[in-house]
Amino acid sequence: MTRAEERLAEKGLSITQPRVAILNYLMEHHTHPIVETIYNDLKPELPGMSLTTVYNTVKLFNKVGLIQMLTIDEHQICVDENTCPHGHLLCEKCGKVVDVPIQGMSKKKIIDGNLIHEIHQYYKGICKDCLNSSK
Amino acid sequence: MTRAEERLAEKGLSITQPRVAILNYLMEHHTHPIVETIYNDLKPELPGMSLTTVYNTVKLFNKVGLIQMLTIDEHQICVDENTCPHGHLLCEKCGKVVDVPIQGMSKKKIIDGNLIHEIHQYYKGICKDCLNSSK
DNA sequence: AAACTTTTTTATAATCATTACAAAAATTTC
DNA sequence: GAAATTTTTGTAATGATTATAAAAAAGTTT
Repeated sequence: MTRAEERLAEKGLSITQPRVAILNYLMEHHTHPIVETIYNDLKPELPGMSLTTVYNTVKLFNKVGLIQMLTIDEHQICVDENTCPHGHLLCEKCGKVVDVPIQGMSKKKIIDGNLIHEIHQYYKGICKDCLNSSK
Repeated sequence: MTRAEERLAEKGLSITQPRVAILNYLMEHHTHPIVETIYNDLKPELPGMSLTTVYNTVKLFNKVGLIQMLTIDEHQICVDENTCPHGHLLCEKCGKVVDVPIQGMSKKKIIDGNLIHEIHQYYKGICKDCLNSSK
């Protein structure tokens, strides 16, 4: 059993080709891909897989907590396999989403009377790489 | 000159009927409306105004810093006239976006080598009102 | 303030990410 | 391994947002 298969099993999900391929892809690519990128990149490996399946699978993985869906980019949803608390920066220059160490975010379950399930810390700005390359 | 007109002038924007109406609406409704809600609610007052104008105006206001556009809801953009730092919670039950006091977010301009322009702190969970009403 | 220039708005059509749906395929159960 | 269930596919639909060009409004000049 591969690591991806183990992780699917842990969540009580049945192990299918698309699920294993998508989870493997996400475990290997920490680039916060959009659904279409996952679909295109997996095409050579799984030519028969449909875009709908990637959407469904990503949603399923999100629901069971295998991944996070990021709404940092108003135009499309990005997928992040790293579910440990960390922030994200959307670079206004290159458009990439990069990880940022989380800044003093509380782990409270109740804030101001509201029950908290999920936390997202988003930044917009210029990423390290773009700053350096423009010097 | 009304307060809304003053604020437009401060940003160097010309004062037009739609801009005044939209800004006034946002100053009076801290409900994080989506564009279509703004459009529908202003229809009686400005029957001729088009949806496109609301989209354009909101984008313009966002660019000059009069408002914030929130991407907390993956399905649509919410508009927030309060540009002071605060977080937002999307209630999984009633779907409303409510203000949440910001949790120890740094005001750093540089984080981990990246230049920060904008900060968004989003939560998903159950809002105070829904928690209380289900008791 | 009429004439001209620039900016803003309108109305419509286009785009494009995401979802709905029903049939086909794969997987699980018995 | 056949029946039941779940998953996937393929296509079409949805719906938020944007593009575009013409019309209207606002700002400028004389």
